[in-house]
Amino acid sequence: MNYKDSEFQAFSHQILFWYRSNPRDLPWRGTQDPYKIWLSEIILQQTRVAQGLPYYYKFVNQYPTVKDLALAPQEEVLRLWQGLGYYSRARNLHSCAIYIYKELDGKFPTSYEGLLKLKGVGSYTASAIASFAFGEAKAVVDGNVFRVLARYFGIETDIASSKAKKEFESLANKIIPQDEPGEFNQAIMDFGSRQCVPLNPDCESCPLSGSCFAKQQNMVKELPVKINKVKVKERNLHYYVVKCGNEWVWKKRTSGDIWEGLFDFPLSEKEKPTKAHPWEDFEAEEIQEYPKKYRHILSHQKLNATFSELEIPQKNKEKLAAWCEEEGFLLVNEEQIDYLAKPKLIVNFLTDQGI
DNA sequence: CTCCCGTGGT
DNA sequence: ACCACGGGAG
Repeated sequence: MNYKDSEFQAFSHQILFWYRSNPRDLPWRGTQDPYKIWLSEIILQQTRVAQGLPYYYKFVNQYPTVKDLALAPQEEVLRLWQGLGYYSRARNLHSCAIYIYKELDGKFPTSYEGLLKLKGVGSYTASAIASFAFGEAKAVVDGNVFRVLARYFGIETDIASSKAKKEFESLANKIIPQDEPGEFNQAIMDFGSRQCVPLNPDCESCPLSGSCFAKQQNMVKELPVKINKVKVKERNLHYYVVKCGNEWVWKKRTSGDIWEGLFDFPLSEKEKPTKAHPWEDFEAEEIQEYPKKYRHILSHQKLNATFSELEIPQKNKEKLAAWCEEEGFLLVNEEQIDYLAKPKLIVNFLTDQGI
């Protein structure tokens, strides 16, 4: 890569020029409130804008300030996050809010370095907040920026590697205009999401195509280079939907697996034998095994789930309640089910049951 | 099916 | 340096 400062400047200028006619209209644009910016950025991590938008509205309405979020119960925050995935984001969001409210007098850190100390805030998010809210000249490097820079400057480093992160951050920080870093950060990300899109970008309409390495070298399809080496684990889950009158048996998922903090049912997994569930002790009657198989795909796991329904006679309710208490299960009234934060797979199952 | 996407733990 | 972590769109 051999570019002069003047060529970097020309690039930045063109990106900013493009942005003036093509900005995305996002609800947090124009605000300087670090809380709202932080909220939107955490929601948008690994998430498309269209998918994240309704969650952003739900969160700002329910928690207009960091104090409101800090005072909310974690279960409520997770329930509001339900369906968005990567649930550690919601847990970190909530614990950060508590930290900021209690330890920082409700005030956000005002520098990149300070922001970086917040759980769930890495270099991308710290740069975004620092530049949008405080005008600090730190360049954001998200998927859009990787793509735009790799194509325009012809960088062939595998963007999944840790080397690439340093290389692209260093380049982006060299390019970013010191006098309007926030504007430039928004501009390059919008350019990536609307013009320099991942598949089949319309280079003919792109004002930067004349000086774009990928376009000139016919390498638009090859850049950025991304070597994917995620191996997908297949898992077979069998859920027991155990009912006793109006009460269902639920399990709050613990750490060390997917969906931490969310609720699902007692589970038996072939490859990972769990303790046998003593439904016989409660004279459970198997009502049915649902014929439908639920296939749920995560980035790193393929889940095949089946469900069976068990009914426990009311007379054994006390005994069941005691067992649940001991084993970390919960008895939840049918009306309360909606309030539990559940993985999409469980929501899909319940929807099929008309719940 | 394939692709997209930031952070944290180790 | 590497891998775990969800869900949606094409």
